Amino acid sequence: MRSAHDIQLTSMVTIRDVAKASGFSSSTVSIVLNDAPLARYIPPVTKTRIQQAAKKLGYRPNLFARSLRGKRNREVGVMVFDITDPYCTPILRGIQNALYEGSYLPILTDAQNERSRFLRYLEMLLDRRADGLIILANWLFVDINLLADLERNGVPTVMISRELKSDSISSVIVDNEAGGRMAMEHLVSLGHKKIAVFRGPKALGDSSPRWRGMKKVAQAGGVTLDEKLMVDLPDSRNPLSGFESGLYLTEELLRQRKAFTALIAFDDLTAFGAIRAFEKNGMRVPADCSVVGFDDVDQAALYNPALTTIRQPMQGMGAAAVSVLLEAITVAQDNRRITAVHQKMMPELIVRDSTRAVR
Amino acid sequence: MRSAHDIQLTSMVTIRDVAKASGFSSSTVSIVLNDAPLARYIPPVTKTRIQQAAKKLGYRPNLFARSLRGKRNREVGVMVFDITDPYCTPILRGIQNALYEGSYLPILTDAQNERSRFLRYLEMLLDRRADGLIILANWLFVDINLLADLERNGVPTVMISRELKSDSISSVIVDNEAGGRMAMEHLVSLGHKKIAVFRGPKALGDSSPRWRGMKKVAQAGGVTLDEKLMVDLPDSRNPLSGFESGLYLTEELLRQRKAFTALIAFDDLTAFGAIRAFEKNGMRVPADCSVVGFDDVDQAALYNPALTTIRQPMQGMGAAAVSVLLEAITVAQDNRRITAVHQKMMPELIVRDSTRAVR
DNA sequence: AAAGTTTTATTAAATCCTTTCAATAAAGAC
DNA sequence: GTCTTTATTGAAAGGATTTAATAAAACTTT
Repeated sequence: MRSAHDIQLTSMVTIRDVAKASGFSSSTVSIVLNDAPLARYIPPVTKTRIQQAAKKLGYRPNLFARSLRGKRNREVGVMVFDITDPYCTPILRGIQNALYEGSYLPILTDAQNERSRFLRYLEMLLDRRADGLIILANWLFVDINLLADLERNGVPTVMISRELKSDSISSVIVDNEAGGRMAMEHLVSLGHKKIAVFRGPKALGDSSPRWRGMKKVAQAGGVTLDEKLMVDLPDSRNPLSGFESGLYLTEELLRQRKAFTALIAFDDLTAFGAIRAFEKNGMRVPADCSVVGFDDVDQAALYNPALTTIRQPMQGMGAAAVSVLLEAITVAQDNRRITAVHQKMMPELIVRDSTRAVR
Repeated sequence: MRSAHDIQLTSMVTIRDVAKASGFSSSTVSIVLNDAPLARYIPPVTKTRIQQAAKKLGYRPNLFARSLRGKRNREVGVMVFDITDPYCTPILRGIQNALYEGSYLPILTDAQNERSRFLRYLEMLLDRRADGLIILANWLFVDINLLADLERNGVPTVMISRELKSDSISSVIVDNEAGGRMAMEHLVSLGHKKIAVFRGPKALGDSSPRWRGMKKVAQAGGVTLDEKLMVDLPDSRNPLSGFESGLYLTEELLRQRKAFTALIAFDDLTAFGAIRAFEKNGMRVPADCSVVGFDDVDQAALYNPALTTIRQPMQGMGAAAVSVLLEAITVAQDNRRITAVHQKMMPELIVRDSTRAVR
């Protein structure tokens, strides 16, 4: 009680208290403490006296008052469609970390793949005058109307992991085509000729460029891809369904008795599902079939066997999104026109234990 | 440009605009729109007229101004020690979800296991007058000074996953002893007699109750635990190190050539490491050794083999923390004294494919 | 029916705390 | 004795909530 009360008091220290304690007006205090332009006229003696008073009283400016007056908030809305998706975590880490450097704080919202939640959160964030928005559009969510809603509000916005051509909303994505190439190159270089591919859901923007990359490499390497071994994942908005799909589709493939020595899964979860299917059917990975994933989620390295995969630089993507956003925020603050930036980052092949040379 | 400008304007709608449009004073508007006590004297006609005006203009109250005047913010600080820890994700989901119901927004901070970051974030959150704090003390972080820092600030606070006896900070934890019992009971019921145990790090509060639970059950079941098969995990603040430790310690154990048919790992990550070690040494799980984890992180069900484990009700814990917190917040708002609540939740045995009856 | 009370309906003004513009005053330069 | 430069501050936002006050209407009371 005592201590809580004390804090109540100390935390109530206002700029006027500092003014009184230092013997200057609150204007001067504000100018000094913020190092405003006018501070150049204020002699060092005054400055130190004010600073000391502020320190002694434990003065902490009231951010509501500040934000009310000025226009900035130092909060950024981070909107995730599904926090359960392991793909999110490293990106969040990257965002967090980069925001920390800029003394920004993230407000995290998890739409749980529900459009209505997303909109509600968007509303709440706009009410709070978040300085900017980062949207992590993992897995499906290609609702064009949402984009319009976002463009309308005029708040600096960056979208991660969804290709955009908007000129008001920026984007950061991985180079999917390059990723597709890498996966196929790896298998071809190991001598695989009969390769199965789980392509992504048609509705998902990532799917076709990855597939394009694979096709090109296969062609160049003289490998013909058997259409019977190419499968499209169903559309679904549950990220863990990747596992289920991988499991199911692999068993389907095995049932067809069409021989293949390697499989490129759309993402790591799908790859896990595929591996599970092989094990269930008495086959071993990589002995009987090589498997390549995509993303390199944290589990990939821990999986049994450790998964060969195409790494998305997730932390880097988070950080990149933040730097694009902060730039846009300063531009917006100056009332200059913001021009969207679209950044494409390079993936990387990570070779682990789920692939090996064909016998 | 046009549309952004439009929004700029619409978002600038102030309570005075509504007052003017409706023909009443801003006081009345405020009273009506907030359904304040005085609203009881205001006739329905007036109310609807004001509400309609507000709606037509698209009035959204400025939350800075509101928070400046009133004292509440509707933001809660969620402090995680390591967002990379898969244990966090479901808890975050639970927190998110429960906050959403109460129209609160979480500010997420990730201390990355660094004390200095934690303190910096704490400062930032207090500056922002967060209404409350939820701290997710996963893995190690038993720094008693931090606790003092937290108690001092007088903001309602709930800690998840760290046992506390504080009477100002509430806590939500899993019943570790029950969990330990469940794990051991399961193995004993499968006929295992030679059981290895990876106990948690000594410094971690979870470790000893789990161990206590196991011991009790072993004794009651007539199983003698060989001290040579009991291992303490090293202290470390890297969550993924659980995997490394599990891998390393299992190999050590195998090298000793002390026979055992089952292993209880401290947590799921450790269990994954153990399974990897077995595979590396040509043993299969569960054929050659059963493995039980703890936590039931999302990956556990996807692992190869799917992991038998003790589930912590993580979403539930997150939700429980929120409800304790919101209660504390209202109490604090009324200037009543907050009394800490300490909640212990029941874990659950989840049987999957990593355990089987001893031959 | 007049006077006094209570209830209903509305609002002016104070407050929350900062930041910043415009103004003032003193000192220094020309 | 004017013109700058330096040093400081009063006052005006910024947008909401709430208290105290006012005014009108609705009841009581005698």
